[in-house]
Amino acid sequence: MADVQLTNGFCARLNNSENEEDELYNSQPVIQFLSFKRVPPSGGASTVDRYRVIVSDGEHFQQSMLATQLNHLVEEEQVLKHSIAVIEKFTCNLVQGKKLLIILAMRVLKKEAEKIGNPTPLQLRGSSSGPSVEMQAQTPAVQSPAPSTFMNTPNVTNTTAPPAQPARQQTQAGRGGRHAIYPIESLSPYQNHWTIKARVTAKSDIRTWSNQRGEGKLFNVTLMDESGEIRATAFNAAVDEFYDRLQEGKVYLISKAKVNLAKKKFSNLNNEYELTLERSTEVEECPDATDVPTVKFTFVDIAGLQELPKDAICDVIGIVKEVGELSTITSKATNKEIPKRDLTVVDKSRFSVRVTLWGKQAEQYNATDQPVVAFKGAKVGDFQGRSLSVMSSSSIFINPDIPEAHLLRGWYDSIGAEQTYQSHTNTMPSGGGVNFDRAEIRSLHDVKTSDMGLSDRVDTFCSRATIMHIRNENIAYPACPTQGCGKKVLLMGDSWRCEKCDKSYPKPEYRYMISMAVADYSGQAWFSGFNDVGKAIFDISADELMDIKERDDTKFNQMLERAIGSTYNFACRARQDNFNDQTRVRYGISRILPLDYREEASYLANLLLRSEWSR
DNA sequence: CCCCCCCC
Repeated sequence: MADVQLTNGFCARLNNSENEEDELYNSQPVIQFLSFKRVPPSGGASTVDRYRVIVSDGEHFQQSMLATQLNHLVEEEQVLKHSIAVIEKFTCNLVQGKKLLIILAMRVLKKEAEKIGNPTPLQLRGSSSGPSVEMQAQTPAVQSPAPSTFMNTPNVTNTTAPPAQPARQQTQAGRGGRHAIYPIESLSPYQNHWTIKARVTAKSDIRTWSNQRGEGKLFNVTLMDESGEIRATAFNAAVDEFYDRLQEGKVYLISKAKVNLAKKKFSNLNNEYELTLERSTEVEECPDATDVPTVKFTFVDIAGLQELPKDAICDVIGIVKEVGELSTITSKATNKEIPKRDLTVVDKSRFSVRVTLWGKQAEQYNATDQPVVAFKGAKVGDFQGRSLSVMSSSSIFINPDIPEAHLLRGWYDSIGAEQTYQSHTNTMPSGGGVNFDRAEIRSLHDVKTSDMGLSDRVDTFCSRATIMHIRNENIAYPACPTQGCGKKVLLMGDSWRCEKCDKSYPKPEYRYMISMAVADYSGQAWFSGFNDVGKAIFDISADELMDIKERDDTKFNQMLERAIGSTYNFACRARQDNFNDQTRVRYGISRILPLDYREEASYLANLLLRSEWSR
């Protein structure tokens, strides 16, 4: 390869230019990498490790950060110490008075090279002889305050420096021209003068709120480019400004929006930040943009929904077999009436699922001819086994022009229309349809002192509790051995009769009917459970346990003893029971899960991380 | 500044 020239003077220009020069920022300097250091997110905004690097222009060296989309170059060893690269896109942050080069895009010109020249640290204009911009490998002596931990602060002692200002502010505003397009992935609160070119992939209804802090209205859009996605929100006056202008599917140049930390627990998008559209935000449509990707789907088939946890976000494509009427429900939380419409959607997996549309999407849905429909970002629910809810951040595509849709259309029109489809109602474990959600674990004391299960409601809750006692009478009952029946059978002469099946059998199949006392830190309660619960506790069938009971009562009692002291996660249903003029609430187990300590620990670790984020 | 996605 021909020798490459470093862009001498680049570091000096970057650091010494009083007014920012657009030519500098539009240039593509050639530099040499002197070192790479992987730095952790250090408890602030980011969750991704970054690379702190030193670059040289042959004369001076300069501390820099790689934008995370370039991490892979280091990790795949496409760039090494002393590699020479052209920086195709960069920006600059002022961190505690020091310029920090942010490399947004680069191309390696020469991967293996010798160190060129003897670069020295820059002597900064106006700075005392003290700290240089030389980056120390050790932990910074001065940590910048919370949000600035976006990157590790270099080792500087000048703590009286003015707050960080975007480096490019002056000229960009002055010129009034368009800036370079920045990838969404590179947006951060430390860099104000960007423009993104992004497609609106989802747009919510206008929503109003009213709480102790005030009231107002807002809407959200999801913006996407090739680098990633970000959510943008407009409030009040900005709603009037942008609600009609921003249309789903279209591409816009957007600048001068505010970049805030996203609160992770409220967002499914893979972005640390979100945008607030203000009245001064600039939005310009790009009518013919073809360089911004359209929505990409990762479809899961409808049968596969049972593998996903409740609240998972997924993409589904299917045929709308049935369209429900537009109806309204009254939200328990807000007492508001909310329009809704249920669709029954089927696919080649021969499963059907109920998909609920809300608000405007429910009102505006009008396709009655069994179209192909694709959902991006639908939420998995557990109603009747599995259900889907279309969120305001989801998008609906009727007859999208994608291969999956054409295949599905052809299949449905030829054979699919005549098939039968299975619902998830009977396919989920333990039937009852209550899933265990550790975020919803309630203490037994809390459960018993709440109004759960009262006034003929069936309420569900989760509990993590330890078995204290298992009642040994009626631990199992003789049941009909026919698959899926499970009704109690009666001994008639020498055979067992099932009323439901209208059949007699030589032998019953015993099924568990467990009643047990459980306790957690707050108190104790009686839980009851059926066959799955007994099998989970004893690890043998009820037939086998009854056999032991008959032959060896001591061993049977030992087996009961052995189950004491085990802790499980339970999903339960609380239901009122009227018995001898007495009202009490009974707790039925719909799922029982052994503790997985690795998972529990990882859950707790994530909780800590989340509370860190939402501070 | 919202953070709800509801109901059965």
